[in-house]
Amino acid sequence: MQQESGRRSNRDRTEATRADLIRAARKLFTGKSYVETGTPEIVAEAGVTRGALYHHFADKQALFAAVVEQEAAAVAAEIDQASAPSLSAREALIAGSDAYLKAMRAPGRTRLLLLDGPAVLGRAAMDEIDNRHGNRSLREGLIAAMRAQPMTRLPAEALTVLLAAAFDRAALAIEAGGSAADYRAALIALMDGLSAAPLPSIRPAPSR
Amino acid sequence: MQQESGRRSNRDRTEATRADLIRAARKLFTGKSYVETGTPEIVAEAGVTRGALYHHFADKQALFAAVVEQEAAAVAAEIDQASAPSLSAREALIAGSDAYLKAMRAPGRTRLLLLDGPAVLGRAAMDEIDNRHGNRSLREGLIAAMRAQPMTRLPAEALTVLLAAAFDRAALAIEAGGSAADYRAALIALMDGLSAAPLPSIRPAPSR
DNA sequence: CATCCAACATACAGTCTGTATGTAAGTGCA
DNA sequence: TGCACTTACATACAGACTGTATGTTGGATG
Repeated sequence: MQQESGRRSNRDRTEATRADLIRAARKLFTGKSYVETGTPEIVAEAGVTRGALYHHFADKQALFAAVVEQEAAAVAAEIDQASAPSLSAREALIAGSDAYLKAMRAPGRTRLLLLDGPAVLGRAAMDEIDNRHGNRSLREGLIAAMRAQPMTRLPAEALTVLLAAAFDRAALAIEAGGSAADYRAALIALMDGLSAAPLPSIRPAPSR
Repeated sequence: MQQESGRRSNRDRTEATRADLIRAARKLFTGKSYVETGTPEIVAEAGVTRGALYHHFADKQALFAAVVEQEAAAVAAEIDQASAPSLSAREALIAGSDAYLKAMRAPGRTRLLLLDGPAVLGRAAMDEIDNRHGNRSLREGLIAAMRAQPMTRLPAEALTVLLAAAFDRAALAIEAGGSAADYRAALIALMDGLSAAPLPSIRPAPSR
């Protein structure tokens, strides 16, 4: 067995230090913004030195990316956990919406995932993270709901992206004090509209 | 008449210097990100010193806010200019959408207004700016379209906010290489769905 | 024309990021 | 088991940046 004090394997040390750093960074990044949080503060909170930080992460941005990654995974996990398999496509979408909005109420999450994340890592990187963890259930749910309807010949990928953006903005608005019921109703109306409307013909857009 | 060299009134000096700073900052903020752009670089580009900057603006963030403000106004102006008054509500909305997406193709605008803006100034400040310049035509158009339909009893404000978010994301996606036609179709589908669907009854959400 | 104030320029203090260097502890191999 | 090598840090340093304080010049003003 292991001695409880010294005598830790290198792998264990790495894992523990990285976890400490991410935990400390998460706490601070959710309290203040990314720019307002300095690495000296982070390492103080984590109980290590800046040397450890720059040994495990390429730079401050990489540490931030790790925090975002973990947080996105946490949100996805909460949503998956809330999904009951026995629902209709529409019910499942609504359940997923509620789970998402609830998950985003965790303090600081909107700043981390919706404000600083895109600005610091870029939209492309955030899209990649979103597509890896979350958004999967939303896209699948949408496609299922649309497939249930006969005539909707619409770009599913674009619709998914736009609806995800609406979800994000709803989370921000609710956190800012907006009516959760209103935003919920608006989101559902947007989704319902997709599978119901017999669309009028659309002329192509002017190219530029 | 004015001598072309010296002999400028104080008001003129202020106006010119502020304009130079905003112009230089805009150029750099759209090229790199807010954090990557330093005030020494900005004042060099503007041909003044940092003293002038901090005389006219409280801090770097205030200068950024001025740039965002001006850019939002420019976008709104482009949209207003493109709107023909003789269209139906739906046609007007589509024309506005096209004008918005076209306006957002100006290089760096998405970063300025959609990425760095919210992160640096906060969502609340960006909402205030959006509501002052742009978004007005979108909200009015939406309300008009919804009023044309009898039974849509939906929170107009929330719907406007969510649709605006979808527009923003569409602009980002298109800039990232997404199909403009797809996103245009998806946006129109979202809007059309609102005024067409006889909504199924919705149960209230669990409070938390 | 003398005073005052706005519009800057210059100098400085503090902080931050990233890197380079040093050290102790773990790991692999003969 | 002992030794070479590498990993996991800590410390020290260089450069840059932000905001402020101070100085200076040229309009405005009575």
